[in-house]
Amino acid sequence: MENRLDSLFGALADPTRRAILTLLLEDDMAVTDVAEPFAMSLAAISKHLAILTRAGLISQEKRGRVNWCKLEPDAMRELTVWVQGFGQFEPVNLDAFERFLNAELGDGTEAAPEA
Amino acid sequence: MENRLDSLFGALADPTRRAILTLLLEDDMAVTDVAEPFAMSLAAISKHLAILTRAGLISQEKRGRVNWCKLEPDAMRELTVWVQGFGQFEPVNLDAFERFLNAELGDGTEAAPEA
DNA sequence: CACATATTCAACCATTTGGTTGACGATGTT
DNA sequence: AACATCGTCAACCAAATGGTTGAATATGTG
Repeated sequence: MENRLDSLFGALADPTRRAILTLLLEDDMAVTDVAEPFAMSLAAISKHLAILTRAGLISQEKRGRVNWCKLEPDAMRELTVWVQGFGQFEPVNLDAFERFLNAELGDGTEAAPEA
Repeated sequence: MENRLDSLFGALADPTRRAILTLLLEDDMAVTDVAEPFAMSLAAISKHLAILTRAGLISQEKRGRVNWCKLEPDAMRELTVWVQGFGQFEPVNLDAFERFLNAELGDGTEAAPEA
């Protein structure tokens, strides 16, 4: 019985999978293109993508013979909620609060991630 | 070469370890007392605690023959930073904002998440 | 000293994980 | 029809993970 947090944290525990998520921040991508920067087989990447999908961190939609991968930010939000469940027992965390404000209340033009 | 996020997420991927962290929210505890609620050997818990320590999520300090375990909230903060690195590229998220406020500014009496 | 308590260590085991390769089923292209 | 491309499947493998037990090591206590 694997619960939601198990698969979420488990998916994020692998550096290849985190790198894939970072790639997908830029744009939706086909499986082959996701695989391109990595020094491992397409099949391996395909498995990683399946794990990310099971965790709800991405979704995959097949159009023609191309399987498009798309980031699902809602899953990340679940994480935030859990993590902040711990934060709330610290003295009010003003640093995190400030970062949150900067992130959420920015100018909204959604500039590219920089790097 | 295991990086910081690998060990952080890896440590959090196990439900027993998350439950231990929840226990430690209440108070610092001796290894034996941490182990008490779990249906597994003391040695197993001792290993889990070592993993949490390596991830920086807790610290252990030996006083006499008892090894005291203490939550280290800074590690959780690292996580928040990483997670919010993704969140900041979403369209402004008022739901999350509201939850953040509740979590940060709540009265702190609510129970810990995921027993 | 003799004994109990707290914790880790070491060896072992089953299962999961992360990777490989080669074959395969779809879907596009010429 | 013939071929190429996209992606998954299946079988396999080595290494890591999560657990066990029993012995060992400190450290308290009568």
